[in-house]
Amino acid sequence: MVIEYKTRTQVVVEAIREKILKGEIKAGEPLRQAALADELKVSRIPIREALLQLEAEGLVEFEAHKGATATKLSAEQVTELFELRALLETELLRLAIPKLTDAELDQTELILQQMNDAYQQSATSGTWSELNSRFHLSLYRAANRPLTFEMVQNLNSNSDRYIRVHLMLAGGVTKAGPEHVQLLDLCRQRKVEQACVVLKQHILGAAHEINQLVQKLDADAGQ
Amino acid sequence: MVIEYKTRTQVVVEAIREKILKGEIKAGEPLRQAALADELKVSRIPIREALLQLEAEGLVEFEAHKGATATKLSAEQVTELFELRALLETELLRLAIPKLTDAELDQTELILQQMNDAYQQSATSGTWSELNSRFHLSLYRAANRPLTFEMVQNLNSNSDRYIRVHLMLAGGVTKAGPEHVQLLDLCRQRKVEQACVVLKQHILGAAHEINQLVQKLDADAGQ
DNA sequence: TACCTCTTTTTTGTATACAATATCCCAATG
DNA sequence: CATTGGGATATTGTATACAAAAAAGAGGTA
Repeated sequence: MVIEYKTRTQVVVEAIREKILKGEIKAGEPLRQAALADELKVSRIPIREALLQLEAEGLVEFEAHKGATATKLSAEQVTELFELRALLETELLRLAIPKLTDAELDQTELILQQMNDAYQQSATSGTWSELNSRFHLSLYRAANRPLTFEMVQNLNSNSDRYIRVHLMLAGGVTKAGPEHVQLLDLCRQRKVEQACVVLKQHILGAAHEINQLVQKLDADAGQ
Repeated sequence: MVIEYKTRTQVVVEAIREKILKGEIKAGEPLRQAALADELKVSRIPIREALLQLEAEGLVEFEAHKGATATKLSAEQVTELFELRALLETELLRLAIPKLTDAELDQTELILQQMNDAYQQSATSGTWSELNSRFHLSLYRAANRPLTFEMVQNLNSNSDRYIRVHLMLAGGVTKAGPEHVQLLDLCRQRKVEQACVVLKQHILGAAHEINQLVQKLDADAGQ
């Protein structure tokens, strides 16, 4: 049995990341080191180190002497984020499909079922979102591209909070379900190009909807 | 006039990055915080923060309670790094070419001339490498993709030290010269697809040569 | 010699304290 | 009234000090 010792910094990274993804800390909001330190019962050192790591993930912006804020993406940036995902994820899928084992495909199908369950129970958007990421990533693992995979993971966590907002306010899930089934099916049939097209549409479609939402929210906030 | 105040951390990031790129710190070598702090005349706090940032750039690996080491890439990882660059950079070039202004093209040509000068004077590989990055990046800026651009910048700095070794040990520059000229020419003519093909070959060709070198070095080291 | 175990030393992780910078508030001036 | 300057306050940046973990060594046993 392996006991995972975590440094305070690691714990803090996870705590703050969750806060941002959940929307508990909103985009653009400043992250005061002292306040976070107080809340999480650590000194400011691990807080600072955590913020630096989150900056690397793109969830936080750090400005010298001014402090950190949760990154606020413009509509253009959201678009770029999703287009970048589309580019990298289709590439991973293209490489992965020929190598996917039946066991991996079954495993992925299981995640799909869990997503369905989560949706039926109208669980929090957090768990659905988590499963959504796992579904996508489980298809890419076989590509055996650790560096690219890690990048995609980061981009996913960045998209995540926008997806969650989308799930809450619009019915983003209804469309995703059938698309996931179709995608997995094409993977089973090893239809590489078709699968990539579906994946690309899946990502860009979500981007489009989220974009409209972001613009609307920005407009509301601007009043 | 804008005076740029830099925090100690920022200074340290640049110092250590240069050390790694120059080869002063070799791949796999441990980075002792106390030693670096002593050498750079700062406390360990800015050193730690700098190491975290360099980890995000991929130049350093950080393991809890064990410290940081300069990342050592295997042949596979070098291949992936360059293939990822090829994917992202051709995408940026594709988007950039239609938008490139004559002024930008002239600017880029200037860099090309400087590279030629640097080569003639057999300057250090550092300045050539620096110019090489600037040449490539100046073609991508017009794509107007800040996120992707930043990623490419990181990947470039990662490739950099391998390119520098390549420059020193093999004659990597000789081929690059004509390829750069050809690439810029195709950009001027707005021949998007041809330019992308040349760029891809340019990157993957370098990858291939560097790979052979890396394998040879590893084999030598393993004896 | 090989291997375990306890101790010592080195190195990293984090709290605290202080320094440097930015921000806010308010009075004085045009 | 708007604006500028300057001091008080809040916030970040960094040094120092100590705690915790890992690595290196020393001694004993089979």
